[in-house]
Amino acid sequence: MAEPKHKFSRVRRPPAYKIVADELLKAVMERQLRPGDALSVESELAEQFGVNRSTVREGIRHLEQTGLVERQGKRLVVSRPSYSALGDQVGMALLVHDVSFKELWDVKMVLEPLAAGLASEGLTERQLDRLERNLAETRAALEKNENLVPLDLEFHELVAEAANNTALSIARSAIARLFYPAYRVGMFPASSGQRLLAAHEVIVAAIKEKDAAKASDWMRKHIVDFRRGYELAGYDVDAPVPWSD
Amino acid sequence: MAEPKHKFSRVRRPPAYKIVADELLKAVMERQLRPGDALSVESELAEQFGVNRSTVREGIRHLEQTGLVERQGKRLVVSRPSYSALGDQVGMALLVHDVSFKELWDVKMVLEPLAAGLASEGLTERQLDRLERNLAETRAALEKNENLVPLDLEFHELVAEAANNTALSIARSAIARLFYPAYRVGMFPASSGQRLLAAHEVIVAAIKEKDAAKASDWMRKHIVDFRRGYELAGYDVDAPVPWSD
DNA sequence: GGCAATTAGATTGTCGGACAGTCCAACTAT
DNA sequence: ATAGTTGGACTGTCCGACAATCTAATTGCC
Repeated sequence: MAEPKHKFSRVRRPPAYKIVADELLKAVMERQLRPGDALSVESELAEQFGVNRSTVREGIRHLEQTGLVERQGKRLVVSRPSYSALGDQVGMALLVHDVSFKELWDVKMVLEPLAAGLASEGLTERQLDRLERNLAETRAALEKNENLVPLDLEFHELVAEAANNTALSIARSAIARLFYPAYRVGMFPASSGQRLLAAHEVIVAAIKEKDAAKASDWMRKHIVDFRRGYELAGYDVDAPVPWSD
Repeated sequence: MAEPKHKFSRVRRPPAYKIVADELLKAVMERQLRPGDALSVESELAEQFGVNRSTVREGIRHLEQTGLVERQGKRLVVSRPSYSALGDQVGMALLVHDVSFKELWDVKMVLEPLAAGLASEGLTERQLDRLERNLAETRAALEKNENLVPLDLEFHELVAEAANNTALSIARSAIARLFYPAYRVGMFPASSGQRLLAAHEVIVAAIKEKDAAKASDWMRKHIVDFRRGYELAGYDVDAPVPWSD
């Protein structure tokens, strides 16, 4: 028997709701729709696309999840996905992929020092204020023996923000989010609180002096400490990070 | 008149389709549904949730976009979001945030060397094969003066894969995707093709020898080259990266 | 006339029902 | 057994409808 000369691939017609979603996406990508613009109402969109309103709705749900369109009251407006929405998505994906502490830490280990280094370059008054306020609060919390976790999270968030790099912020926030369950399982024994505060202080000082290398370096040490805390608490760095509720 | 002691905040009932989506998400997060499991059919879900099938569909669209559930033929199965699906989402978000080449490059500058370093640790036979095949193809393409971009992209993808770190792969792929338009605008003048190939070769050699520091170091140089190419081509690294199609 | 209360529309969220197209599995004829 | 047929199960899409909510025009009041 003759070999077939050509195999045809499965003919697949994308469902209409997907076409609608893609079409809207394309309009945004081509800047025909810009963040802030309002979309037509559902019934009008349905008419334009020549499909039923239900179909349009399904398409819109697609985009809504990505954060590309958003409901402000009753209007549908094009918007820029927020870091945290993205962080949620990526974080969730990492969880189902059973990512280990070590994997996350390896990435954190390069991103955080980068953030600290960049922050040294273009720090604004306001950003510095917020960092110093964070330090003050951390000092206070340490004395009163309160939980340092939220303050530590905020600290790193602030540093990243000061780095003024969207890509970095998103990547970092997705990863930081996943450490939160790890934090909860009892990090920061009293002894290490001092170390944490000391590190934060040196980092801020270095950033203030615009000494990128020093800021970056101390951040690295700080992240190493973080890992040691996790190990000392008896957790396996190669096991998947625990899931939060 | 007495001041009201307490103001109540607007009671907001999340729409049913959102509840459905969240409920399904929760089931996955709590591992009651695991990747690979099939969901009931739409009509049955509708019955379980006590809502209309249309409502279930809208909820499912939400999850579908994240890649958490997937249509395999006609069945709805729970799945793990693929790297590329995530990369798409994040990449798109970065685009609408008008991220600059420099921002992306700064992050790439730490992620790629990390990938090269990690790849040196646990490289499998198969991964090495693929890397060497890529080198061979690059050599061939260079001689025939063909487009090196797809091969370069593949190279970095392979290195990242060999690093065996999900978080890194996702972050890297999201960012790499955004350079693609940059590539298209005419990178790689013939002269730099040689440099590219040479760098790739050294990196593979270093990985093969399990010399993480060397692999990492050469990767860094390679990424610096990449930036220079962009600048030499006359583009502004501080401008937002150009959008694809 | 200016401001407040009311009313009429417009729009979303949800529902029920309907139907064509497609896939699958059991069944039938060769 | 193999090929062909049939029926049912589901999805993708559509239609029409309605309550709840928001918006804007309208009306009534001072």
